[in-house]
Amino acid sequence: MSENNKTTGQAFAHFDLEHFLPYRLSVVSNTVSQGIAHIYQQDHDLTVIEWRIIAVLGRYPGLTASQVVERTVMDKVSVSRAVKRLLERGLLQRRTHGSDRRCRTLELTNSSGRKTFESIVPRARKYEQALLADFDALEIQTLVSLLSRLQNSAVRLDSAIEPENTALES
Amino acid sequence: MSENNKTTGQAFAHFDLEHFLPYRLSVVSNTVSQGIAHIYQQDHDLTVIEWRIIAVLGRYPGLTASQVVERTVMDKVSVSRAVKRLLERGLLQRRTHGSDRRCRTLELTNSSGRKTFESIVPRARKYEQALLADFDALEIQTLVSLLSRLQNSAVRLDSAIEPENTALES
DNA sequence: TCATATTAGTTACATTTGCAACTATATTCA
DNA sequence: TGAATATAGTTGCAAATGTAACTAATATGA
Repeated sequence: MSENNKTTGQAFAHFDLEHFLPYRLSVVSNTVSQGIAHIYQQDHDLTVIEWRIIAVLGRYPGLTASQVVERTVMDKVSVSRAVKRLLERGLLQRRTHGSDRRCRTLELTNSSGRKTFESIVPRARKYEQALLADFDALEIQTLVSLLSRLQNSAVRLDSAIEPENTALES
Repeated sequence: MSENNKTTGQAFAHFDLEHFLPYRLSVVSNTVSQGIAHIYQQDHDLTVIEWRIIAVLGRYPGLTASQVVERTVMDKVSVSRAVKRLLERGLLQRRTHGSDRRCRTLELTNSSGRKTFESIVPRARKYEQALLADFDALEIQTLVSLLSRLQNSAVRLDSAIEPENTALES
């Protein structure tokens, strides 16, 4: 009502970052990531990317690096470097499999690899439960469904702008 | 049903990254960010942080750097560096205001600063509209409300783990 | 009033990252 | 065949980032 705020009368002036969906989404996502990051950073000295690689290989052993890239929407360079580190640390093992010697399948080592996976997973689950503690089943379902539609919509828009290329980060 | 997949029978083996909410959230957020990034990167050579600073100062001129940090949940070093760059490029101006000579207020320059803001905002809005094109009003409201509850929940959890400290990135 | 603590903001340094260019293998089709 | 193209994965280098340590100004309180 009063004129003593400093915003102008133009339409764009009322643009409010705090109500801008991409911004909100990013803040929520960062806050949540921050939270689980503790679980794998503190106790296992893993980066997000390393954790994701372990998670996906825990569920689907024997993927190649590029299959991991596909599944996780991460950058292939990041994955390459993370895999290297995980191999060095003995959490992963790699073998040249079929006739194509370019492709090398990855899996968790029985020792540290799987142990790490099995140590993190229950805690990640617990975090997720705590996060959703006061959401009922329907709300969770709604959230997931809305996010998934949002994802489709975003992918459609992005590919409209930038036809080739993909790969997101972190 | 069949036993020919490589997952074990243990509970943690069924952990599926793709269904893990923090992961989903991060992927959606990155995809969306990717989309708007074009708007300010391509045509205005701005980083996310620079754009956010412009956005928030477009709406609330005269904030200090630390007020910007508070509002945007960004790291103060990142903000300091971004502000420096924006000053150099003539998009921002800064003045020592009151008696406290530590605090310097920031605002968009009338020339490039505001012009940039006014150029990006309508396109950001348009992107957001396109993103939500097939969501009805109720769905959008639901999404926003769920995200906001998620944010509260995440903040509560994070502060339980790590009492001091804050500041997220990107 | 002056030593101590706080706050705003910056700088330095080591690490991480992103992009492009690379190696090595495999495929295609003339 | 074998030249051109594609794919898997790695590496080099420049730029971005995070942490901690810093300067400068202010506030506190014995």
